[in-house]
Amino acid sequence: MLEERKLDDRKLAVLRAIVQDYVGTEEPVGSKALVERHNLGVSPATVRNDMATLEDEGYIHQPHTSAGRVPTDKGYRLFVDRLTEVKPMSGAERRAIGSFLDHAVDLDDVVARTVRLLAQLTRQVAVVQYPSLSRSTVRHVELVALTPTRLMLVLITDTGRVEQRLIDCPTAVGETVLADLRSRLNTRAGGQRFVEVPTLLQDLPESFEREDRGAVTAVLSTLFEALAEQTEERVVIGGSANLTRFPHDFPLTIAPVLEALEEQVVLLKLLGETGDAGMMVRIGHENAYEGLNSTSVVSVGYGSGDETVAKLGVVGPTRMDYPGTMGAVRAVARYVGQILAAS
Amino acid sequence: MLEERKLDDRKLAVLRAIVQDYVGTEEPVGSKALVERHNLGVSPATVRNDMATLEDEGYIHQPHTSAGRVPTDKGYRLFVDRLTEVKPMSGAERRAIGSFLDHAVDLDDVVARTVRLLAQLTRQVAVVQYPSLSRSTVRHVELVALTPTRLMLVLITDTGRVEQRLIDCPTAVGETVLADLRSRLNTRAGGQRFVEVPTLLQDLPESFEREDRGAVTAVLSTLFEALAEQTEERVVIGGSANLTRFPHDFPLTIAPVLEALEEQVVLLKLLGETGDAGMMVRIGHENAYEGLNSTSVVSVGYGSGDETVAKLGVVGPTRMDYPGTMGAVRAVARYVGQILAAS
DNA sequence: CTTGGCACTCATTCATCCAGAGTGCCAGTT
DNA sequence: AACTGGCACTCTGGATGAATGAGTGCCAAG
Repeated sequence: MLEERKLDDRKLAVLRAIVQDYVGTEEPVGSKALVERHNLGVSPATVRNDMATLEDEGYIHQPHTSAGRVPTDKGYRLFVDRLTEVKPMSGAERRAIGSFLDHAVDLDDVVARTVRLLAQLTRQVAVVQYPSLSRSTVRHVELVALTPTRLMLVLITDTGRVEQRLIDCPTAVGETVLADLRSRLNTRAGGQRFVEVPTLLQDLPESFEREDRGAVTAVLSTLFEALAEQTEERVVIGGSANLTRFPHDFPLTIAPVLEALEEQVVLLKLLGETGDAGMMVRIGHENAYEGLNSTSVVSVGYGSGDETVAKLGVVGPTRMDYPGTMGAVRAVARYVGQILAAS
Repeated sequence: MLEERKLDDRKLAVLRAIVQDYVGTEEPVGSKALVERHNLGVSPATVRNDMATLEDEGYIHQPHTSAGRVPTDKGYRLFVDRLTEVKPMSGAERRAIGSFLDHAVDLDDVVARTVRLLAQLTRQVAVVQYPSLSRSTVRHVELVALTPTRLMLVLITDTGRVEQRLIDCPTAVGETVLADLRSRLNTRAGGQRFVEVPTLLQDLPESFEREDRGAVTAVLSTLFEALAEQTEERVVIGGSANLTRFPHDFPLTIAPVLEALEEQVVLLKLLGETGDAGMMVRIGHENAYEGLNSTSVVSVGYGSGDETVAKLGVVGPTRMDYPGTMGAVRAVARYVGQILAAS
C-alpha cells in the first residue's frame, strides 16, 4: 500500500512497456526506445524519472550503469498480477488444440499428446501430471471365481482404467456368497472416491457368515491395495530442447533445470503447489526449488467437470510471454478436461 | 587391408596417444605435446610424419592449419576396435554398484536406480530399456462366459502380470466348446513365449466345428492383441544435465540430442540395434539418427541368465573415454542381470 | 627411416579505440 | 509541480591491429 502510492498510472504503463519490450527483444530496454515503440505521450526524460522510481522500488534493475533496464522478479509479479490479462487463444489455435488432442486413443496417449502440444504452443518445457486417481471414483468392481479358492478382482475406474488382481482365499467361496459380495461391493463403493472406499467397506466382513469372513477380508485388502496403487502419481515432461533457445544464460542455468526436470519428486511438489482453482504463476525466486530460481512456472489444474484431477504447466525463463503462456496453458488444460470428461 | 599396410605399430601408437590426450584435454593435440606426454621414443618430427599419414588415411583431422590434430569418427572406431581394452571397474566401484542396486525394492526401482547410477558413473546421459516381456511366457489363459456370446479372457504371464479382456462372440458358445478351447489354449500356449503363441495357435479354428470357428477366431485375435500389448517397450533416461558439461559445441548439438532423447521411438531403435551378445559402440555418424551424429552411443544387452531381456547404455560426445565408459556400462549391465535373476 | 632446423600459417590474446546507447542531473518552460 | 530539452558522463560492444606461440610441412643431413 505504502509503496504503491508512489506508482501512478503512467509508471505502471512504463513498467508494462518495459516487460513487453524486454520479453520481445531479450535486451535491456532504454528510455528512448520505449517512447518510440509505445506512445506514452511523454518525453524520454520523463520516462527516465519514472524508471528511476521503479528501480528504487525494486521493480526493474540495471545490469550496469548506462544500460537499459530489465524487469526484476518483483516487476514481473506486478505485471502478471495487475498489468495484463491472460491472452485467449485464437480460434485457429483452439481448433488446432482440439484436433490434435481428439485423436488420442487412450489415457497414455492423451498425456503424451498434451505434453507435446503444450511444449509446441509455448515453445517451452511442458510438464503434465498423470491424472491422479485419488479423486477418481470406482465405476465397477467385478469378482470372478477362477477356482473355488482363487478369485479374480477387476477394478474399473471412472477414468476408464482397468486393474485386475488375483486373490487366493483361505476358504472356498460359494457362488451365492460371491454374488452377494459382488453386489454389496458395487452398491457401497460404486461411484465413491478411492480414498473413501476403505472407510465405507471396513465393516463389510461382519455382515457375512463367520466361515466366509476370511475370504471377504482377503478380497477387501486386495481391493484396497489396488486402489492405493492407482493413486500413484507420475509426471511427464516434453520439449526440454526448448531450453536451448536461451543462449543467454548458458549453461549456468540450464543444467540445474534439467536436473530438476528429472526429479519426479521436485516436479510433483512444484505442481502440487498449484491451487485447485485458478492458475499459478511462480516467478524466479518464488520457486522453492533452487535450480528453478531463474525460471518461471505457469501451472493450472485440470480435470473432468469441475474437479481437479491433476496439474499441468510449463517451465520457462522468467523473461517469458506471460499472457500468451498463461493463455496456452489454460486452453490446453480446459481441453484436456473435456477429453477426460467425454471418455 | 590395403590401407592398413601403411599403418605400422608406431603410427597406431600415435593414434592411440592422440585419442587419449584429446579425450583428456578436449583440445587438438600437437606433435610436441605428444612426445612429451607419451614416451614414444622418437622425435616430434617423426610423429609429424606419422600424423600426416594418419590424416591422409582419414583417422585424424586438422581443424585448421597450424592447429593440432583431432581424431575423426574413423579414428575413434579404430581406437575402439584395435587399440584399447574395456577398462574393468575397480573393486570399490563394483561394490558401490552392488550396494546401490541391491537396495531396489521392485522392478521400477531397479530401472530408476540403474539409470541414475549409470549416469553418475559415466557422467553422461544414461538410457535404460525396461525389461521387455517379449521373452516372457504364458502361464495361464482363462476363459469365463459372462453371457453366452460374451466371454472374458484372462491372461496370466510368468512375470505375474494379469491382463483381462472382454470378447463379443458372433455366435453363442457352448460350455463344452468353451472347456475344450480353454484346455487347448493352455496345452498349446502354456509356457510358450509371447512371440511364438500366434504361430502355435493359428490353425486352432480348423479343429473346431464350423459354427464355432467365428467365436474361436475372436478369442484368438483378442489374445494376440493382449500379448502384443504386454510386450510394449519403454525407455527411461537420466543424467541429461550431463549434456551441459560440453560447453564446446553449444547449443548447436545439444538441442537435437535432447529432442532425440524425448523420442521413445528413436531410443528404442537405437538400443534395438545392439546385438544380443556383446557391446555395441556407435560413433558419431555411425548413428542412423541425425541428431546423434556428433555423439557416441555405448550400449549392451542385459538379462537374467544368458538371455537378453533388454538393453541399456549411455549417450555421450564422440570425444568420450571409451574404455572407461564401456567398463561402466558392462559392469552395470551385469549387475542388473544378477538382480533380475535373483528376484 | 629418422631427425634437427627453418620458414610459414593462423588462432588466440590483449590493448586500444570508437561509436552508440543510455543515464542522471539541472535549468528552463508550461 | 510536472514535464522537457540539453548536456556531460559512463559503460558496453565491436573493430582494429600487433604480438604471441603452438603447430605444421618440408628439406637436407645423419
